[in-house]
Order: sequence, then structure tokens, then C-alpha cells
Amino acid sequence: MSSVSALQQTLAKRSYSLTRPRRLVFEALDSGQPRTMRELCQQLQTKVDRASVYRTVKLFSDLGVITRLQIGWKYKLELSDNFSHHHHHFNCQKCGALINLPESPELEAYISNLAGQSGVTPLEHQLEIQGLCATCTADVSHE
Amino acid sequence: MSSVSALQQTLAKRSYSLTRPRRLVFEALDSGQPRTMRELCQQLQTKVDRASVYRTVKLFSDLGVITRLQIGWKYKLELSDNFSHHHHHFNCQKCGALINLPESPELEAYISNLAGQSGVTPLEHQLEIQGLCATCTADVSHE
DNA sequence: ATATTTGCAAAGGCTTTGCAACCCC
DNA sequence: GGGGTTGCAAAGCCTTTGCAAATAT
Repeated sequence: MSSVSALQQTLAKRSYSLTRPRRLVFEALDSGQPRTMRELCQQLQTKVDRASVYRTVKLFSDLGVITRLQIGWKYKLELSDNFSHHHHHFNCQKCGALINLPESPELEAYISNLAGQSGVTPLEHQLEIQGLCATCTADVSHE
Repeated sequence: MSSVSALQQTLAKRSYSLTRPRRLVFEALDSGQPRTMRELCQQLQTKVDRASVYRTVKLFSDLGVITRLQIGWKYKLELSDNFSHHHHHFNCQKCGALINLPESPELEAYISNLAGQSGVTPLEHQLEIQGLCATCTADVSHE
């Protein structure tokens, strides 16, 4: 529950309160995979109104609590780096699996270097890789 | 016009024809910055019906002619690597500028290495960086 | 006690679809 | 000429908004 108290602090810092619906949205995202707005609403169906889920997602996004990922043509929501670990995503084009890739300080350094070369100040970034997951790679080579 | 003939070939390969609306959508994207669906529709307003723009965008996407970028909470469309050069994007959080970052073979190598460590086969990727552009970085330090 | 937040319902946008007319090969 | 495509209009979603009731501090 320590992550809920971190959320509490983040909200308080901007004079927002930690209400039941907000806690429920946070907890839904805190466990498991990134999910679509639809999935999130369905999961909270009987507990939180759709409009409140939308309002909460927007608020959390403004506060940097959640991040929006582009997965193919849809987007998914997950907790931001402040509430989980920084990582990147791999999406299998065949079976749809979504895999978290391990952190790589080397890559991070290179990314910020690349941005620096253009004179800009990098603050955040997302990397999404598509291709075939290990299982599907094996399947294809056996065909 | 050589890029239009490349499009022609891509379409023909899957038995689609190069029609006037498709050519117009392609040409609109071929020049200038990535744009939103709304901008694309407005630009083609008098020439192509909105429904056809949507159908064409979906088709082009299936054929790998265009890519969808996530810019903050909205998405934008641009020609894919096959029809332009592979590059990444920087988005200024203050003024909204969208800047293309130079290609970097080293970065590409890191990325494919990262994917390889997880046993997956990387085929495509997108990197989006947010922060402050050069001008806004200067502005902030003068404040 | 009071300002914030929620649920509900309705409105507003964006995207897709059915179908007759039209165009590309 | 004929099947793939388009335009139009209507339907379907997704998301936002107004407002009275409920809630947090």
C-alpha cells in the first residue's frame, strides 16, 4: 500500500484529495498489464462511473501519475515511471503479446545524448518496438 | 513524382488501384509535417470525403505506407520509413514544436540489442522524446 | 461547513458502415 | 464492362460536460 500513499502525497501537493474512485482507478492500474480505457471502465463498471474514470485518468495524466502508450492503433494506460520502473515495450505483431523490456542505462544515456545534439532538453521518452516474440519467432522458423 | 509511383507499386502488389482520392491523401502526407486526422480531412475537405480519407488511412496503414505517431494525447500521421527516412521525434512540452531527430545507427544498434536480449525479433520501432526545444530551454534559463 | 468530487444523463466528436453512383484497369 | 471505390448520410463509439447530490477535510 505504500504506492497508494505516494499517490496521496502527489495529489495533496496540488490540493487534490484521495477519494475512493481515484484510489480504485489507481489500484486497477497498479496491478497487472497496461490496459485500454475500455478495459479499465469495464473492470470498474459497478464501482466507478465511466465519466469519473475519464476525469481521473485525465487528472492522473496531468499529475504525471499515468502514461499513455500507443500499441498499434490503440492506446493503453499504465502507471508512469514515478510509480513503477522506467521501461520500454515490445509488442508482438503476430500474437499481440506485450512485453516489458529491461532497463538499459546505456540506451538511456544514448537517447539523451541524441536529443542533446539537437540542442533540446530531453525530459521524458517512450520507445516502442514491434516484431515477433520469442515463441512466434520459433513458430515461424519451423514453418 | 517518383514516390507516387512507388505507392502505385505497393498498391498494385496487393491488387489495389491508385485512385484519385488515394493519390491526394498520399500527396498531402508527402509534403510537410505529420498531421492529425482532422488536419488531413480539412486539407482535403473539398476534394475527398472524410469517410474516404479514413478508409485510405486505414488501407495505407495496413500496407505499411503510413505510421501513426503518438504526440502527447493525440496522434498524428506521417509516411512510414519506406516512403521517407527513418527518424525519431522530439516534442516540445512548452511550445508544442515537433522536431525530427537525426538518424543514429548507434542508437538503432542499441535498440535491436535490447530487444535481442529478450529473445524477441525486432522489426520496427518508434521513439518519442519530450522536453523543451532549444528556444524554450533558453527562455526558461532567462526567467 | 464548504469546496471538491461524483454519478447520471445528455451532448459533442471522431470513426465506421450501408448502399447507390462512379471510376480505374 | 465489371469489380473495386467513392460520396453521402446515418449509425456507432468514445469522450466530455452540466448539474444536483454526495463526499472529503
